[in-house]
Amino acid sequence: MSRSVDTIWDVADPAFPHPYHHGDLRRALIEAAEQTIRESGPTSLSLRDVARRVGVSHAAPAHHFGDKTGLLTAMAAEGYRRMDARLREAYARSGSFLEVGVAYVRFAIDERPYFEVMFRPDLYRRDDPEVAAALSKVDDTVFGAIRTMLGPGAEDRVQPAGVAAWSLVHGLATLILNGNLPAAVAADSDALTRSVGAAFFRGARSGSDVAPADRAK
Amino acid sequence: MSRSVDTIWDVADPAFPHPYHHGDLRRALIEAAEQTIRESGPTSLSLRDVARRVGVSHAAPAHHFGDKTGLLTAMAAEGYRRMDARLREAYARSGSFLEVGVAYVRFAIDERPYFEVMFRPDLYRRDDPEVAAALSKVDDTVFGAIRTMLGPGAEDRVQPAGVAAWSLVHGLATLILNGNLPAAVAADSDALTRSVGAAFFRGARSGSDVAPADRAK
DNA sequence: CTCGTATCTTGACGCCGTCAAGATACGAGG
DNA sequence: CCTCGTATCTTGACGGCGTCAAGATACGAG
Repeated sequence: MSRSVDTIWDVADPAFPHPYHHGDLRRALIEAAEQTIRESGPTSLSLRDVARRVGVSHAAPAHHFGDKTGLLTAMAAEGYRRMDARLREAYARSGSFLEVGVAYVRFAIDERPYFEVMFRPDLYRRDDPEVAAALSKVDDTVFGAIRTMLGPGAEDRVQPAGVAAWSLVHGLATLILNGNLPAAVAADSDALTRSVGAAFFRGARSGSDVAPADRAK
Repeated sequence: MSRSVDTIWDVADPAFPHPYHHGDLRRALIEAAEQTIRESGPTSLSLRDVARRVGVSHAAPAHHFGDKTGLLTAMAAEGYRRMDARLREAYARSGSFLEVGVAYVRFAIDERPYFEVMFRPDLYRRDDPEVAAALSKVDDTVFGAIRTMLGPGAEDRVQPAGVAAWSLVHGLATLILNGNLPAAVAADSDALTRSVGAAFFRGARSGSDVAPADRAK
């Protein structure tokens, strides 16, 4: 939230010993973890390595996060907040539910470290209040968009449609991240999501996707 | 494939010391790993724990699999073989591509340990020949079914339809496994897959899903 | 029966997460 | 300005982990 102090201590430099108090160690640790995960996945994440990158002792992270799970829980919460911001922005910009799906896949790719943690529940505490709060905001965003798309009097179709749409974009995102799709296909992920999504929406409801033009409806 | 020797040495019993040669240690290790992963996920899998369960020394697995990655690579290959058998059976039984999707989700749930390893490429060696062979057989099965469903003269739609269908069922499977869906919704996974899939197929092609009746076409 | 070899064990190494105890520095209250 | 409580970080230790090297054991071809 606040400005980062990392402009001063962004890299561990043995020649310039750090002050005893880092300044914003908590944030620095999360950013270092993000970087590490981006390089080699969340499985091989090591608290000692993260501490080393930031230039603090191996036990420093424990004070802020309790344990490894705590660090990843903080990352998951931050990830859900970022995802919500992305989806909200996409919907506000386009008024199209399909574009929310495109933003979902984009988020998975751009913010891969967060996405990978968020959907690996064995890595963090899902009942953490910060996680739960951020998660429910995402829920509000998505289901709000679905309700608007389906229009009034279709409340019974909201949940099935939500599950189906979520499955589609989530599956696409994970298949892309896992390298299961041919490189040529996965390259243009936005176009891929739109084509896959458009085919789906044709079936999910009768009528075309909500275009910016008919938002006023 | 062959009968298991585990009927003799299925549990590590300190009172009955094992013979120096286990008999079919390789298979026993994989089965123990499957059990461990079913209990607590693939991340926390430990070679030493697996060895302990089978009743051999901590370094015994290395001889058969090289390292931890080797064990998981063997599991991934076995997983793809089992998946192919399941999908093939479902298609042969029903003649419906939708039912292949249902079988996909069922496999993810029933054979969860294998599924989780298969789609976590950082855990194993995807270029392993056994893995590649099993994977391409799954490809043949799925795309064969898609081609039949779409009928002749629709070759250009095969790949997009395949990506979309795969995304849908894969996303649904992972969301169920990760506990992202309300328990009530996820409970009847077969019905859920059929409802989600039916909505999708309505859009993916004009016409109804391929029923057993028109297989002869 | 012998011996090469596949199989498994033993012991060691460094890295890991975690805990307990100590060192350091910030900042509120005098 | 000084003091001191407390938040922050360090140091050291412990057991568990994956992996490697060297040794023990048993199968089976000849």
